[in-house]
Order: sequence, then structure tokens, then C-alpha cells
Amino acid sequence: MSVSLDMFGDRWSLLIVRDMMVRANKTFKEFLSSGEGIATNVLADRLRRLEDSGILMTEPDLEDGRRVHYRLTEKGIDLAPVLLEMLLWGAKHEDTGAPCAVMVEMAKNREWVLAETRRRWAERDPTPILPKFGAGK
Amino acid sequence: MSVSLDMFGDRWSLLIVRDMMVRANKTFKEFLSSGEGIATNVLADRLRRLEDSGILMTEPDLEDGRRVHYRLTEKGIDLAPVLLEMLLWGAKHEDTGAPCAVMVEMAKNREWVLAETRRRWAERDPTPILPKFGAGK
DNA sequence: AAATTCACTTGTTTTTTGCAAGTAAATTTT
DNA sequence: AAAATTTACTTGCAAAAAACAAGTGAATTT
Repeated sequence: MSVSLDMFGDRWSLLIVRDMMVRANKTFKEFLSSGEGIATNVLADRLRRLEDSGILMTEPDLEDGRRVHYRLTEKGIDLAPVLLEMLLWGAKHEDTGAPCAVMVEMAKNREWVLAETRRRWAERDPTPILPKFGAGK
Repeated sequence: MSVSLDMFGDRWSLLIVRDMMVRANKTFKEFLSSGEGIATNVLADRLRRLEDSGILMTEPDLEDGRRVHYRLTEKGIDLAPVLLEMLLWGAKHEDTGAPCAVMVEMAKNREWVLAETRRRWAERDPTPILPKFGAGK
């Protein structure tokens, strides 16, 4: 676990992974404008380190040569259980502002949430997990 | 989750919680000598912040007035699922040095591990969940 | 009563972060 | 086709945090 903490023992790395996972962020600009206020130099540095450690990879955008697509690797998407447990912990113990009913549903359906997260990643389905939850039940 | 990351977005806080949970660390000195090399000023600061945010509490050692016992709160022990998933992720994707068979067992028995962790916390049973393995990592 | 242990605190140096501005290549607009 | 704009960064600098080294005081051991 110390290994994980060498990688994630900072304020931004896990937030980046979370934004890729639940908000389907792909570009540098999307990360910048997803509201947490990360500095451009730090974002560039974290993306580089996450890539170096095999958690994400880059691919060019074929429609716009300025853009770079960041995408989670298998190792990256495997962080979903960690992120989910963190999300649930935060919802239980802190005031997250997230709708409580949604979180209760997620807590009851961990396996479904994880399977769905992985499916969307595999199929490059950009629908975000969070807003759209509970529809199937 | 951003809330959680304000708290845990640093190299040491989660490591402290982990050491309390799986190694049953209680005193300042135990944290110092549990091998990660945290500085005394940083350790003092993190313990204070973890206490301020209700993740741990302190109680005096009745047998030795110099010592302070740090103990996880309910909110703190509720981090067990997060830590467990991190541990499992690290074991799968990084070279942790932890005996592989042990991790496979843990992955298969998440619920048991969590129940046992909580039981030991509740009963103040200091038996560590994980045996100490060497230089670790 | 002297030495030692324990849980810290207090400087000081080094590293990391945050902020503002800038750059180069690709695309869009005129 | 020239100019303006967008995108993904880099660079330089001040401020905050961390690592390092040393010290303090109360409690305990010798």
C-alpha cells in the first residue's frame, strides 16, 4: 500500500483518476475546468507521472490535432473499488452535498456500479456514472 | 470524495491510519519506528489533524504517564474498506513484497477481513491483521 | 539524583505548490 | 492566406509545506 501512496499521496492524482472514471474526462482542458482548481503545471506533471506508472495512456485525437486523449489503462480502471469506497466513506461521514439517496443506492449496489464503470470504460461509453444513477432500479 | 482528499491527499495520513488498523500502532514512537521515515514534526501535525477531523482520538496510558494512546474512532475504522481495496490494488499491480497467497485469501474474503478488523478494533485486540513482512513496500 | 524515555516543539534548509505569464503547433475565422 | 483563437503545455518566481537537526519538559527507570 505504501506503493499506492507514493503514487496517490497527493491532492491531485486520485482526483484526476476520479474525473476520468466518473466524469469521463479526456482532455487537458476538461481536467482544468472540472472545478477543483488545479494549476496547469501540476496537472501536466501529474498526468505525466500517472502515465509513467501505467495508470493512464495518451492517444491523439484524430479529429483535432491539438487535442490529446487521456485514457485509463486496466491498472487505472482497477482503482474503481478504491474510489468507490472513498466516495461512500465521504458520503457517510462528511457533508458532500451529493444526494443521499443516490449514495445509499450505490452502497447497496457496489458490484453493479463497478461492473457498469468497467463496461463504460471498455466500450468508451462517456456517460458519467454519478448523475444518472438509480434509473435501472 | 474531494472532502476525503482534503484529508488524505498527502503522503502520511492514510499511512498512519493503516498502521493503526493493520499493525495496531498506538503510540507516537510506534509510528516513528514503523519504517516509513516520517519526521516527528509532520507526525505530530498529522495526528493532530486526524484528531481534529474525528478520525482518531487520544487517551492517556494509565500505566505510563509519558505515553499517549492514539485510537481510531468509528469514523476512522470505517476507512477499512478503502484501505483494504488499496492494499489489494497494490498487491495486484505493484510489487509489494507481501506474500501473494495471503493477498489472494484476502481478496476472496473481503467481508471476513473487514469484520475481523472491526472486531479487533472494538475489542481492542492488538493482533495485527497482516504479519510483518520484511522490508516491505 | 542522574540518566533515559517519550511526546512532542523549534529553528533551518530543501522541496513542492500555486500563480501569472508565455510558447508552439493546430485549427478556425475573416 | 493572414490573423485570431484554441489547446496543451512550459517557465519563472513567490509562498507554503516537508525534511532535517536539535532541543524541551514531564514521567519513568536506574
